[in-house]
Amino acid sequence: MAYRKTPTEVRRLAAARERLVDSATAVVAEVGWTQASVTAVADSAGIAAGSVYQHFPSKAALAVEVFRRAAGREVDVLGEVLHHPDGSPVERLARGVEVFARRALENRGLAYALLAAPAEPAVGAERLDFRRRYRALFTDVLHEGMAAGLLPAQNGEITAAALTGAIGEVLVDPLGAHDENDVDELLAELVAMALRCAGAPPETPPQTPPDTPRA
Amino acid sequence: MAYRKTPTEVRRLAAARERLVDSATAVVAEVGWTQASVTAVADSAGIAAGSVYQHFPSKAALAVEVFRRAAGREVDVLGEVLHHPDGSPVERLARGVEVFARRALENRGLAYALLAAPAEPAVGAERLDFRRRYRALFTDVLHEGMAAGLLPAQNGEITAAALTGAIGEVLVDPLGAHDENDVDELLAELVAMALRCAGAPPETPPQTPPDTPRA
DNA sequence: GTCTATAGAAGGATAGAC
DNA sequence: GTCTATCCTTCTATAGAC
Repeated sequence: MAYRKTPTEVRRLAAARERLVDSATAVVAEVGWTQASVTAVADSAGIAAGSVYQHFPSKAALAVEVFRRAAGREVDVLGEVLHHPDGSPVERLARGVEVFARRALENRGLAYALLAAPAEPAVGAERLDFRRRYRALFTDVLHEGMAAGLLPAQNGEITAAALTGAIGEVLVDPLGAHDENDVDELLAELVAMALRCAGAPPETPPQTPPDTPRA
Repeated sequence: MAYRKTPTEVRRLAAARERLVDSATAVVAEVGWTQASVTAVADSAGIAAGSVYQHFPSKAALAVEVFRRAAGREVDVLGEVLHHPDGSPVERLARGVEVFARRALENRGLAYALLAAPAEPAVGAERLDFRRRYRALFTDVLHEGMAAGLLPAQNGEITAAALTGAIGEVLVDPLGAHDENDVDELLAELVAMALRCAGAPPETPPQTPPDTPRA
């Protein structure tokens, strides 16, 4: 090691840290927070257990970083779908819910860890913070939908919180189950529930003739 | 003490344990899980810190007991309201949501601890278990509503999970805020959201004249 | 006299203050 | 970086019930 870190050293350290976070994420996705011991994570990253503490002051700090990275990706994806320039607010809401749920079901272990798995209080605090971000994203789209006359008058923040909680809770059981029975049906039901929750009329109303071609 | 515990002793011990659980519940409601130290709880119960371990093998076990008692009361109350002999399934659902939320808002500290506050993994596992019970209660009422033709066809278990998650998440922020601004409006919005989520038509449709006095 | 719940202090670990 | 304070837990002596 050098007295003053060279750019090469800095990059090498950052890369090692990245590998550590990635490995820890993989371990958490596979065995959950409680089973993800420091030694298991270090083994997965190919370093000694003690070396973990060169990059993070505690196991909890590493867990928080793992959570932030993974949850941040989902917030980004959901934000992009919800704020996409094309489509009505209601269409974007439906698509956002579907994309979020599909991604969760494609990486069940990680999604379960992020959404529901019992974890130390530091991770729990992070969970609360990220749920706030999901609520903010939904709030925007709901307000757009109300402004466009597509959604009935409602308290957007309350419905946004409801959607956040509802989607997470609906996914808990399917994420726990290891068999993928009827993912498409689940997604359809979930999206339908979300649209009902927001007050969007059913897409194909049986009684009313579709005289308005552009909903 | 005696070779064999007398009934008096057994009762005295059970009472001491009850006092401990009650005191711990009060402390948790006031300062949260993380700040509820063994010494603080023991002081509140009027016993020494070490004596806690005569009743519970660990702090986590006491925390789990506190959670079970408090959450169990709410499950019981919700179950009674949802399964009440009077009223349509939709009316009972609305009333259940309102009662649940009102009780939470009347004991904010405890409700926050039960619903959202970061806690040790043992309590987190208990949370998952109790959410399953809430879902089961809602599932029954939703199926009743569908059978009675009051709710559209839907996957009852998914909507029940959605309601469970939605109600909890909506309450998180109001429970954290210490000022009680517009509890009635919050309750009205929450109930309206829950009914939308279940697919119940709005209670006072603007077009249709209210020719049916008893809904 | 014997046994056990309790109180109080000590132990080991950890987090925060300086 | 060190040091203190506090945390959970264990241990020991006491006191009270049989």
